[in-house]
Amino acid sequence: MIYNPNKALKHALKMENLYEVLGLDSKAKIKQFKKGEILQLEGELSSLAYYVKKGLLRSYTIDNKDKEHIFMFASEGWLIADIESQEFDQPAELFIDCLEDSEVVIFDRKSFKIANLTGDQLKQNAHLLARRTAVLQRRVIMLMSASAKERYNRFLETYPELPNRIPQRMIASYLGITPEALSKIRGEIAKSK
Amino acid sequence: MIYNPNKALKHALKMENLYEVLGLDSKAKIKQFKKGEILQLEGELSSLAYYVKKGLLRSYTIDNKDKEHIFMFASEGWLIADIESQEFDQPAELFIDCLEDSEVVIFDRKSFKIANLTGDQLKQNAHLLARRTAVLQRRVIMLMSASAKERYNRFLETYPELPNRIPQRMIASYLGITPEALSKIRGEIAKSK
DNA sequence: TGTATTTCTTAATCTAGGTTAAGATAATTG
DNA sequence: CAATTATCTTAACCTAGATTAAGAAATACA
Repeated sequence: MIYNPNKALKHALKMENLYEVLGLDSKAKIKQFKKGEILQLEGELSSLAYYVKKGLLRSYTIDNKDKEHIFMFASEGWLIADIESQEFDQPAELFIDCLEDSEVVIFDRKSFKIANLTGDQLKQNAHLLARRTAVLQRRVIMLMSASAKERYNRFLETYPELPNRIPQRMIASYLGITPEALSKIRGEIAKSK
Repeated sequence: MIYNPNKALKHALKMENLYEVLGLDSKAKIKQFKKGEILQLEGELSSLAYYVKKGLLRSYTIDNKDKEHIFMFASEGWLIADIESQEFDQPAELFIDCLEDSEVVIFDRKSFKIANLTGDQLKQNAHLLARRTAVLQRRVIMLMSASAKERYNRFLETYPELPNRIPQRMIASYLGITPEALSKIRGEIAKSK
């Protein structure tokens, strides 16, 4: 079997059945949000997590120079939450808002009873967290060792649909570079073809 | 209650009881390693995880320019594994080796039966993974938004004991900068006091 | 204990990507 | 659909950190 990182990644992350895996039904609330609506403000104390049924969310920080840094995008089938703050019972460090009109399942990680899940659900749950860890491992290694152009190419391979749904400056923000730098990189890539 | 990130982080990560949380006993092997021994080579297919009873391990990649990038350190009470590769059933991307003579509990993540754990163990397990995610979230945000000096200061706050146990060039590698850059930063900090 | 090897520092030079600025496209909104 | 607002591009200039090099200090080793 030939190893294809992108296929593996996509397969692993596109969990259509996550809704069931989490055992969500009665307690979870489904809510509609408009593009631009903010689900979570930095500084808030919250233990909520958001499962995206439809649409697109993102989480981001704003640094001391008022610069926005996108931590992640969450499209259909993804889960988004400020794990760091929640795990350490701290006020949120991330904003979470909508990049498209979205349908979101909201549930409370605190009242989430692991003991109530079936063995299979538990295993899938563990995989879910492990997969998030895996994605972050890759991201850290890329940030430490790869150029902006390499990171951009990997982004395109890993999330080929996203560029159609978000402005380029947000890709730049996710990659950790400025919109100008990304524009230059795209110019270079276009020229070299 | 005043929020103290370092205290919170230390408390959360220093899991002396992890050994029990994982339900390790009969199946897990305890092994001794000498400083410099390699537990895992890049390219190997492995589903092993390593729990550090005593000593110090690290994981790292080598990029296409032969440059080493340390992904993490694991001292007493920590768990280390190449989650990304294991989760996607790929050959290891990380080397794992010993920075000190170490005593390590080795267990296989694949044969790890989640269903056999107690409810409490499960919950702690979930927290364990969530905490790893939290640490990586912080690391990504720091890499995207903070200067090398800021990242170094945060490192010292978060892991105050590590600088006594590892050469500076490894701190630099972990921070994503060169040893020369770290040396310069330390010079500046020393001067400004 | 002396020699070799690794580590750390300092300094000169280089470069990827940041900053600033201004014009060109494209998308929203009244 | 006109006008405002956001996005993207290009280019000149700047800076944090990389690279290269060489010496000093510390460690390991024979």
